[in-house]
Amino acid sequence: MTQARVPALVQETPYRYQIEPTGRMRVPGVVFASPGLLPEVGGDQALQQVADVATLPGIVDASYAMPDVHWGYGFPIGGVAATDIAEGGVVSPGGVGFDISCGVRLYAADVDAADFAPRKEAVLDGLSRSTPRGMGKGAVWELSGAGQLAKVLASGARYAVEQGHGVQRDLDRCEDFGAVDDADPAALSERAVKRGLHQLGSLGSGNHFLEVQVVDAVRDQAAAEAYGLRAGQVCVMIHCGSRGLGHQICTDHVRAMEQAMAGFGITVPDRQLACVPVDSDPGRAYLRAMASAANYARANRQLLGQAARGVFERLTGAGLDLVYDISHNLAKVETHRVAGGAGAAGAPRRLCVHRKGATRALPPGHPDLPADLRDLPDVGQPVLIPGSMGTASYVLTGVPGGPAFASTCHGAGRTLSRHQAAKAVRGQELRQLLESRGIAVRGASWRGLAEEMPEAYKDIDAVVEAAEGAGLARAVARLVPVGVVKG
DNA sequence: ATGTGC
Repeated sequence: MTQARVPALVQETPYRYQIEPTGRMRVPGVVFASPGLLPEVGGDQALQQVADVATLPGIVDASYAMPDVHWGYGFPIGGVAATDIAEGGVVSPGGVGFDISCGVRLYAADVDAADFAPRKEAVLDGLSRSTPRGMGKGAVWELSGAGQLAKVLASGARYAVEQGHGVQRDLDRCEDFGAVDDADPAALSERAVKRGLHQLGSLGSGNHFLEVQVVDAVRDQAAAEAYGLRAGQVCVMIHCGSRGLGHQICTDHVRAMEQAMAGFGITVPDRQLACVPVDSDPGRAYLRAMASAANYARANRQLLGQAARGVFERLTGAGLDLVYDISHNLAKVETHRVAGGAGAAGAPRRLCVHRKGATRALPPGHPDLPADLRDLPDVGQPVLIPGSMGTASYVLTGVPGGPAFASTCHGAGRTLSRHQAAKAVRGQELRQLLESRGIAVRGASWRGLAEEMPEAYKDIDAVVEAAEGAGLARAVARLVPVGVVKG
């Protein structure tokens, strides 16, 4: 990026701010935030990134930022951008992120907090042993070779369940019912394959975690019931992605697009926004590789969930029912009606919707909802919002008429860098503090723990309030952690 | 996020 320019924000409603188009911006920027969140809404760089994304060829409606927006690679984290495929709209790996299909899976345990309490330490010890984590290798499922990996990449969680690592309900309640169809495992680089072989069923590091949580408050009784959640219930939340495989795919395709971009006559204000038309060979190649990583990430969460299920069954006798599994780093080809623009006003258009640190939130009645939720009048897609370590997480539901292509926030969003956080607290102290609040901690490294201190993140309650206020989603339940297995 | 730099 060049000189730091600070885009001017104009408040439109209490939860919606606009960046008017200037320079090469094709559409406005729109930031959803409460007045309280806005001053620290990620700093000038994130807002400049919102404006930069608005220059991309084919972008429609607006370059959106969710209430948890912060600075990222090219696109902001907490960004949503849709491009019109028929109008030369582009796809950009930076609009998905390095951790392709990073996401969240939530299970409801058939046990309540009081009955679980005496078994908590033993269960956390069991989960600690059953959950490979931290940098590098170690995984639940050591694949036999590239042939078996190809099956994972093609069929995702469906293949894992076929192989005995789960039950049908796990697929019924997974985004895309466990897998997307357009993956092309043969097109991956040798390096991506090599990195994928030894990490299937592993958490990774950073803000990834497996938590045991308790439903602290139900805000929407009907939706909670439909999702299988009740107050006082124990849950298991898993937050992780596609590990080194997704990272390598992103690296490979950013490189390829940097080369190919000029041939399409595309220039961007920031190299990290490398992109090509969706309807082009390199565009299709990226989307097929991205789909492979999406399937890998679903299988990854499926295997970690199955391992946790085994621990719960053995030590508590309680079963784990999947509430939902949803990504917050993905681009998808979807049909939306967009007012104005190149197409006829309000006509359905095929768009490439980039969600980076943003969660899809389908409205009630949408055909892609799980079958048992599809016909309920006021219940949309379950939206899983992980808090930072030691803080609350949320389950939201998609609402009709969402303003950002059926998308909402994805989590708390960082305010302190990893380095700043590690300087502010020692991992040992932090563990003690969390334990004193009744949260059992099983870490991977002391430094990793310190980097994830709650104070390094925005207030998740405020983020969710802003998402609700902006009409992006509605709260269903608030969950609080009682034990965390940290990547 | 990430074999924590190309």
